[in-house]
Formats: sequence, structure tokens, C-alpha cells
Amino acid sequence: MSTEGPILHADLDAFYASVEQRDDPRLRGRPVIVGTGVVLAASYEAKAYGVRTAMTGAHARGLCPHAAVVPPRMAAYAEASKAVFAVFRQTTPLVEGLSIDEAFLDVGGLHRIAGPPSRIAARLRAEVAERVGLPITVGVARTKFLAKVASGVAKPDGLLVVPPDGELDFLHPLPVERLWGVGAVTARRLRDRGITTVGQVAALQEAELVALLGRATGRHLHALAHNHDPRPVRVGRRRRSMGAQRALGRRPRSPAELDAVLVALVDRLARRLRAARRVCRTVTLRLRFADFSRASRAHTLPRPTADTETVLATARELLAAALPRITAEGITLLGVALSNLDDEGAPVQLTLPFEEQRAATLDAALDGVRDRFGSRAVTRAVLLGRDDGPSVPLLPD
DNA sequence: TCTGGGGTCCTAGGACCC
DNA sequence: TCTGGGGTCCTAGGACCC
Repeated sequence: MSTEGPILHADLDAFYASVEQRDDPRLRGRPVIVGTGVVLAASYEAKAYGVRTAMTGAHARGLCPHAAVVPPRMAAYAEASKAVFAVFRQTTPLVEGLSIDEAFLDVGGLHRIAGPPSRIAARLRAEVAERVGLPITVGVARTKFLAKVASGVAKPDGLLVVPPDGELDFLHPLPVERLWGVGAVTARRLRDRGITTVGQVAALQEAELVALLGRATGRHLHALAHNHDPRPVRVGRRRRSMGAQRALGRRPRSPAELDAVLVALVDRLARRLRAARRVCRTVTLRLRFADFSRASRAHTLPRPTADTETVLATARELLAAALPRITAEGITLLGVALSNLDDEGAPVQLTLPFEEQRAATLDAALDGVRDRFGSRAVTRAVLLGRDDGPSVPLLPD
């Protein structure tokens, strides 16, 4: 099947808030804020008052005092997401999910069966509305990047097709913030140089952008501004990490309190890991201090695990090592992330009994010596090892 | 009004290997 | 006598996304 596009980017509008409005008719047409402490989602009626995701609840209520504030219902959102993705996969098997509420669909090769991409997109929107009862915006273009930009421009409850012969006319007048991967830092750096539109970015040399923004971002932006985005839709991407964290406020925390938080986080995470039938090798402790600066401390285990006690012991060691800094700087957030994930049943690396492993490692070490210094050196090295013990450790602890 | 919780990818330096 | 260079893994930090 083709991966040449066209590509649809389908993005549910104000997802959590729309689910709440769907399930409670009294909320329809009204400003709705999901989340009490902090805004997880705001309906478009609330956004009109300046309410934004990630604002504190207090700030949001100040902007929009008559908004309905509802606690999140994650199970309902997960179910709605599942139903929407079923519609996606009925449209085409080439679906790349980006998050709970958006995905790329490669509809290349469907033209003869399903009509032009604009019709496929219109039907997708109608089916999501009919079957799941939620508004969704779809951007259509030759590439993933352009489709994503198009849906952003078309929101809410919209459909926008970027024709192949009108790509740069569409792209160049847009503000740089519309580009995928341009956040606050990059936008400010560009604006400081008087660059506000994609067209102005396109006028710069790649080397200039790299000098201004770093290699990855500079190259990325140069490619996007010139509309070079060869990335295919990737089906079946696996999760690469799994994390849990908890904000702690500003008051001081005793080591015992922190340990209790850590235990709860690890317990929850390890359960999730096992439920997903995955194992991890790296445990990362995430810290945020009173000044909201951040730090992380990681340890990689020799063997993969999904065992709560193993993860907890590792996390505890990392926390203990970080306690001096926590005491000095104060802590406002504690988190744990598990990465280096693999499938539970994945073939485990051959684990030999210690002596065999030692022998195998010794062999490898000696092969290396031979490579570097010739076979005569090996004899001398081994004899040295026998007489005095190895002068450098041949095995990790 | 002090700032959630869940992710992805990139970079850079050091260790280690060949 | 003195010196090389590429590749991978790990850790820490940072930007970005929803």
C-alpha cells in the first residue's frame, strides 16, 4: 500500500471538554473547564475567554467565572478515543496515533475505492460525529507536516484541504508558531531576529537557521519552510517510556513523606508496566525544585524487569543520592519514569553462570588485546593477570 | 494564580569496545 | 616513540507536544 499520501491529520476538538458536553446536555453551548487544580481541557466557549490548557484552575475561573468546572473522567475519554480510532482504522489500516485524540491516516491508494481525499475526510468527520458524537477537525495534504498544520488552521470542527499546487501559498504567510516543533523558545529566538512568518524562515539559509537554533531544530525548520517532509505514516509504533509523577506544592517534605510518594508512584507504574506486558531496564527519578528548575537521575539495570521491588529499590537509591540537593533546594515534584522498554516475553539475553560469563568476557577482552597489540601481547597479559591479578577490572561489579 | 501529568526526540560528554 | 577513529551505551539536560 502506498505511503506517498495524501495524508489526513484528524484531531478531536477540545477532546475532554467535548466528551463532557456530549454526556451532559446542560454543558452544551457553555464554557466548560475539565480539571479542578489545573485546566486539562477547555471547551471553545471557555477558550473564547482566554482559558488555556495547563492554566491553574484559579486563573481560569478568574477569566471565566461562569464556566462549568468538572473533574476529569479518564475512563470515559479512553473509551471515546477507542471508538474514534476504530473509525480511523475502518477508513484505512495505515493509522499512526499521536496521542489519545489525534492521528495521521495515509489514504494513498484509496482514491479509486473511496473517492478523492476531501470526500474521505468529510465522511470520516461525519462518522465520528454520528457514531461517537464528537466534533473532529481534519487537515488534508500531501505530507504529514502540512496535514497537521492544516488541521491546526481549520480548528474547530473544520476540514481544510491543501492542494498540491498551493502548498507554499498556504504555508508562507502563516506565523512561525504554526509550525510543528516551534515552541515558546524557538519562536522567541526567531522573533528576536524579526522573523515572524514561515516565508521569512524560508528566505534564510539552512546554515543561518542552524547557527540560530541548533542543528536539529535548524535543519528541521529549514526543511519544513521549504515543504520537505518525507516522513511516512508509521503504523504500530510502540511506547518507549512510561512515567508517573506527582506535584508536591511548596511545603517542605520529610524523607519519609518522599518515600511514601515514591512507593505509591512505583507501585502504580509497575502495575501499568505488567498490565502492558512490558519490562524495563532504566529507572529515572525526576525532580523539580522550589525554583521550578528540574533534574533527573537514572540507573540502568543489567537485566529487564517488571518487578515492583526491583524498580522500587532502584528508585530509592536514586532518591537517597538526591536527598542532599532536595534538602538544599526544596522539592515541588517527584516523578519516576521507566524506559528501555521491551516485551515481557522478549528473548532474554543469554545469561551464563558467573564463571562462564567471566570466561566469555575474558575471552572478549583478550581478543581485543590481540586486535590491538598482536598475539604475543596476549600471552604477556594473561601471565600478568595470573601473577598479580588484572591491572584493570575485566568485569563490571 | 504560582505553575499537572503523560509523553517524544535531540544533544553532549564519558565509558567502553573494536 | 607516539598516535586513531568509529560505534554503542549510558546519563543528564532541554525543547516540544497534547
